[in-house]
Amino acid sequence: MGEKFEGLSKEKRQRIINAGFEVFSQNDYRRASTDVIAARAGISKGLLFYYFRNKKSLYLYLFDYLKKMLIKLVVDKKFMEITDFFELLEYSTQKKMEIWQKHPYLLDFAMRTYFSEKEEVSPFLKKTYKELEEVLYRQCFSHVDTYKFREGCDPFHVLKLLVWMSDGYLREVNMWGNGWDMEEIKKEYDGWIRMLRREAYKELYWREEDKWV
Amino acid sequence: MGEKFEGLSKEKRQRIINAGFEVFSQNDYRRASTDVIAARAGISKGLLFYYFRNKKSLYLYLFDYLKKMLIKLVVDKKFMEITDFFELLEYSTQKKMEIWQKHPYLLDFAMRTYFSEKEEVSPFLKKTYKELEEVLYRQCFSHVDTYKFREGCDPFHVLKLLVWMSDGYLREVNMWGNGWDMEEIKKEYDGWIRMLRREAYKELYWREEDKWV
DNA sequence: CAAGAATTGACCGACCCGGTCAATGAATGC
DNA sequence: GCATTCATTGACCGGGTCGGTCAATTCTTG
Repeated sequence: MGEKFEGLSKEKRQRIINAGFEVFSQNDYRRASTDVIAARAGISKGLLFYYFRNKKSLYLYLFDYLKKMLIKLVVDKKFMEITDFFELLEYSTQKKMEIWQKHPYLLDFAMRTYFSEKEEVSPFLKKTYKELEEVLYRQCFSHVDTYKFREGCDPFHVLKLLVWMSDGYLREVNMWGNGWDMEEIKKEYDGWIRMLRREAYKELYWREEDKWV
Repeated sequence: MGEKFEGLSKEKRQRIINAGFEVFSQNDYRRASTDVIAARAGISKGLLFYYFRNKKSLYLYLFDYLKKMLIKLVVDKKFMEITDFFELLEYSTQKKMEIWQKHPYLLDFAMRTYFSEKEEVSPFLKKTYKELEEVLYRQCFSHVDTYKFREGCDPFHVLKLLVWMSDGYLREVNMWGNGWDMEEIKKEYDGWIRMLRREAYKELYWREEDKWV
């Protein structure tokens, strides 16, 4: 927000941002304490409030940062060129995975913002997500080959199912997190996607490699 | 826990239990205040602590109550007689739906217990759920016709996917909850199940009504 | 060295909440 | 009708948390 913060060295700014993501990813809004954030960032609390007007503005800054980062990294040129629904999906999933692996706290942070409830900031988050989703969906479906879908199969429903699936998936992994085993996870996930493709697309548009189970 | 509480009239006991479910379903453990619970139940706080040693014991009482209720209502005689995986699934889903509709707070409460984190009671809940899941899964798969599944299709994986799916589903409904529209939801859900059945079972065991999309 | 900017962390006040307890009321037994 | 026990109340306490402040200190720079 303030010019103070933007004027910082990249390293320091990044340290503070990461600290914020870390603490806000491990606690909900109210319980994420500014004391801890400052400590994690290696600065005093006073300084933190020297950069940000208050807790809320820090939080919103981080949320905005996340949003921009995701959009920048996921919706790139290649993204806009893909016209096959499932390829697009695969591409964005892979991109997202890369991000999560590079920034471990980001996933949790994002999920918390998404599922935030009864917090001072919740209404705002909810509104933003609803808008964001609509825009993204519209953008996706505007340049995607919807004609490949079977009669009576709504691409929107398919997407929803997918979101639910990956959601539960992530939760599962997060919860009992037995050290990821990314290979295994990716394989299983891909299997389900393949199934969905066969189910949703007209047979004409199946890929060769999907014909066996 | 105490005999005091058990000696109460059914009506009063139920009032307190419901108040507990309500408040614990709307707030996480720490933020669910005993003041509010007592107020909702129409009794004084002192009395609440007259019945329950402390907050924790009240909470665990409710959790146990939920557990018993679910088991009693879902795993009945008919449940034990169904040997088809998907029929079993449908039956338990339907039963659960009935419960959620009758006791609106129960679903949220259950979900909170399931996803509880960083609370005093979380370790206990986690442990209990892990045990419970194992027992349930074993019991399910012990009397289910696993031979109907395709070669290389793990019933366990299918079940997992289903759990993820319904999870995301419920969240979606809960979150944007535009007044349920149960009919629509059930229809869509059933559609996915049908797809899964075709996918998981050998063709031999498909049902007539599933052959079209 | 002086003026301003950056930085510190002790401190404040507000809020929340579990649990207690002296006091009151209701019920029961004699 | 009195005494004893049980049920019930709600004001109160103490402990904890946490956002935000500010006087004091250190650092930077011209």
